[in-house]
This record gives sequence, structure tokens and C-alpha cells, in this order.
Amino acid sequence: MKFQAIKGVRDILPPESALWSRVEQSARDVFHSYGYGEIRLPMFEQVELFARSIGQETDVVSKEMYRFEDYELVDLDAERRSLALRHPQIENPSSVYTFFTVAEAVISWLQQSLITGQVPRTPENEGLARELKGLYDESAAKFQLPKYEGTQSDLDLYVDQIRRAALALRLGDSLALRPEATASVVRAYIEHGMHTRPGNVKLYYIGPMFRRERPQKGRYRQFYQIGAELLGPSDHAALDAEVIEMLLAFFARVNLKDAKLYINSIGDKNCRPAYVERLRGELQKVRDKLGADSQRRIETNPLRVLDSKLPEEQPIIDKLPRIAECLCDACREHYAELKRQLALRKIDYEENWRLVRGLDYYMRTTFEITAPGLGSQNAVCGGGRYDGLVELLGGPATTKGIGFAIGTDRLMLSLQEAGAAAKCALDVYIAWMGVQAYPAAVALARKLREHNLSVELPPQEMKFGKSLSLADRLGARFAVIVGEDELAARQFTVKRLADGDQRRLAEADLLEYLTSSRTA
RNA sequence: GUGAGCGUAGCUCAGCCGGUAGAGCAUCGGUCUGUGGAACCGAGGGUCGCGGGUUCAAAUCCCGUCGCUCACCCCA
Repeated sequence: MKFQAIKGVRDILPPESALWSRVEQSARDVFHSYGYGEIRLPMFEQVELFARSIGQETDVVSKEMYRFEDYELVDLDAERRSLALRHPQIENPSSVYTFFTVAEAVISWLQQSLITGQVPRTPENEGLARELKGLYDESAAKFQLPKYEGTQSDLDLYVDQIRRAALALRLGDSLALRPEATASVVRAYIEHGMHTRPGNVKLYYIGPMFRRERPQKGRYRQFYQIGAELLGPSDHAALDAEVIEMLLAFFARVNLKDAKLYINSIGDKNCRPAYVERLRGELQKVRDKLGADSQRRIETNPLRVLDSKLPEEQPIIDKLPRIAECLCDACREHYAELKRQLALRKIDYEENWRLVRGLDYYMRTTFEITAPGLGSQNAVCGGGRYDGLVELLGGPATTKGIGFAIGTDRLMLSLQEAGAAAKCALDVYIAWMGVQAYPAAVALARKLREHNLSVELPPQEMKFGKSLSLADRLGARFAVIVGEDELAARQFTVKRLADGDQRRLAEADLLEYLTSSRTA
């Protein structure tokens, strides 16, 4: 087989795709009932947007994003890269000459492009352009004249510096395929001044995200999320509770069994840092009892030690200080109110003090929903509050936010595990006989399709037995028979394939019969 | 990035100790030109992931490589 889907991506085929549509439609319906509108976002953004919101140091940003540079000047890029392939030698004057000729071309091209704006006029780029010019003038004076004054190592030094500066140029925008959508939603919110809209802005999105990581069960490089974000002036815990209620309503709608809700509060920028330090201090004391991964996290991100699944670390982690004890008054009250609000809504939850989120922007409320049948990836949804994010990205400081993202791939796995299956529901197969019946069959097919029935019409005459056999194997619910007898009687014969029940009906009655028996 | 397992027909797999590539399901055709599901008969479909080595002979043994899967890391 010549071509295959690249690592970590896959095709979703019928009939499985029908289940996807159903689930996504359920999300639309439920979210709509809570006043959310769909936002359609671009699939790529500036790298900087993700770096700022998700956190430069997170794995997602530092090593899992699909990044690329987008520039017009493909030729200039090729030319500057060709510098790296040239190795001028002092004893070979023409190689020296060629190198500097190419370098000169790149430099003048670059200067021109900076003026026209085809290459971004950033301070870095302008600095690099000056540096290149300087290096070129110096070295050309030394090496390009009839007598060569420098040594080979001098030359190598210049060549190396020129190459380095040329490659450091940013010829266009640094872009990345989105690894998640919250950053984009917030960017759009700010860009379109949505804080001037009345009340809370409620948005949902459905679509693919991209992370370059090793694929495994329920985890792909192109994966799908269904998410919602609520942005607005209020950070009342009732909003958090309603978001969670909506989420659970959705899971109920798609019949996800045994979903469990876990909640936690991770404090805000006042109280979390103090807790992190205290945690780090306690971890230092038991350092030698921890595994290598956890030891490393003591410095990089102590909160994540709480996530460890190593059995031997569990007793140690159990004794660590809990963030609930360290929350500031405002955060403690917010968390208490969330629990009251959940109780009011009769929502079952379990507090999990070890539930911390990986992304930098979360604060206060965090939550997660797990579902059975997912192997080691049992979280099917995660979310939380991110009150500082809008301000961080340049929007009004008064805008708070909360949201979640459902991992659609994992949700599907769990639903399929539970036996959910979608059939391609073919309503009607038209078994026609004799060329004179064909026009009637074509007309009937169009008529039925206008009424939203799924209709299969064979393109050429088939043996009747074959035709019915095909209807059966296609899973059609009805076969409509069009032959000489039917034409003569101006009626159709319709046969219910499940039990063989068969009747003769005029077109209007047939339509009524088929549409009324359609299962929702 | 690390570790383990697996690559033979569209799918699920057999093929042991090297000796002319198989089964079931699926597809297509026939028995069967106005009644499907069944049965029977037949057909198509494979450079045994790829490359090298050992051998008279390799799907089989050895080495390498690529791919897939699961787990770790991390995360939704």
C-alpha cells in the first residue's frame, strides 16, 4: 500500500461517523439550551498566543505543538539555507567568491524585503540585518580582495556567523496548529470586543486539535474536542456549577454511563504560590522516598507530584499538605459556594484534592470527569476557571472565565465500550424492474428524498432476487417495488424487510406510511 | 524521548522441525428474469511490511529498518 494516514491520525468511517454526528448534535442541542452559541475558530494561530496562555514551560507548548513558519519569500528562504551547504576554502578562491556572492544577494534581498514589509520589521530582524551587513563588509574586505589576508579559521568563523544570523531571521509569522481551543476563544473574545456584549458571553466549539505526541489508546495527534467557555464580568460559583450541570446534562443525553465528577480548587495567584512552596518544602523532606519523575517535579512543578500513580508513592502523597488548608478567604468561600451550588442542583461529585491542572491558566475551580473503558486515559473531560487569562492576553482585567473541553475520541471509546452503535439508517431501497419502470423509480426516489428519507436507487436493472438481497444487506427498512403491475395500477408495492409485511399503496399513502413509520 | 508486544488476502487469523501461500468472514458471479435473510457451487484478491544475510531452498532462522499497538512521560 503506497499511502497511509500519517502517524497518530486516522479516518473515522461510516457507520462510526454517524455516532460522532449524533454526539456532536447532542452537544449543540444541550449547549444551546443553556444559551451557548457556536464559535468557529481557525485551526492555527500565532505560536505566541499558545505560549502565553498555556505556558511556555508546559510540555504542550515546548515540545508538542506542530509549528511552522509562514512566509511569502520561499526563494529567499532557500537561498539563505543554501549558505549552510557551502564550505568556502581559502585555497579555492572561487568557492570563497561564490559564498560571498550568495551572501551578498541574500543581504540585499533581505534589506529590500524589510523595506517592503515582506519580511517582518521586528527589532530582532532589523538587528540581524545590520549584523549581517557588518559581517559581510568586514569579511568581504578581508577575503574577497585579490590578495587573501585571512587564515582558513578566520574564514570559518565569519562563514559560521553569517550562516547563523541568516538562519535566525524570521521571514514570516511563527504559527502553530492549535493544541487546544481556549486560547483561541479568548483571543477572539478580545479581538471582537465581546466584553461589550450584554451579560455573559457563552461560546462552544467543536473540532480537531493537534499535539505531536506518541499515540496511544484514545490519544491521537489529531484529536477532537467539544468545549465551551463562559466569559464575563462575574466569577460567581453559580456559573461554575451551571457549567458543570450543562456538562453532565450532555453526558446524560449521550448515555454515558458511570461518569464520575471530581472537583477541586487550586487557589488563585494570592494563595497558590504559598501552597506550592509549602508543598515543595514537604517534598524535599521525603525526596529520597520518591521516584525519579517525582523528584524532578519537585523543582519543575510540585503540584504534578500529586498526580503520580506509582503505588509506592501513594502513602507519602497522602500525608502531604492539602491545598484546601491553604486557600485564601476569597478562594475558600468560592469553593464552598461551588459545593453549595452543586448540592442545590443535586449533582454528585467527589472532591479530589490531588486534581491539579496541567495548564498554567487555571485557577480556583478545577474539575474532571472520568468514564470507564479508557485504559490509562480515563479522563474524558477537564476544565476549570481561568480568571486571569483574558487580561494576560491583553483584554479587560474585569473579564473572568470558566470552561471545559471534552475529549471526543475518548468519549466515543467509552460509548462504544458500553455498546453504543450507530447504523447507517437506510430507509428505502427501490427495487425496480423493466426499463419502463425506471422513470417512475427515479421520480419516486426524488420525492421520498425530499421528505428526508434515505433512499437507495440501483442505477441499472437487476435480477429481482438480487435486488431484494442487496436491499437486505444494505440494511434498508423498506423495499419499494416498482414493476409493470405497479405502473399499471398507479401504485407501489412496499415491503417491510424485517417481517416481510407487504402492501400496495398509491404515492401519497406510501409517503405517509414511510414517514410515519420512521423512527426518530 | 523511553520500554514492551505485534506485522501473512478488505477483516480475524492458521501456517510448528525451512520444501510450490491457506481457512473463516466479507466481496463478486451462478443455482434463482416478481420476492431478501439460508444452503450449495465457483471466482477474484497476497513481492508473507521493507532491505540484507544464512541456505540448493526462507512467511518460517539471523541482522537491520519501517510501520502499528499498548504502556511510561505529559495531558483533555
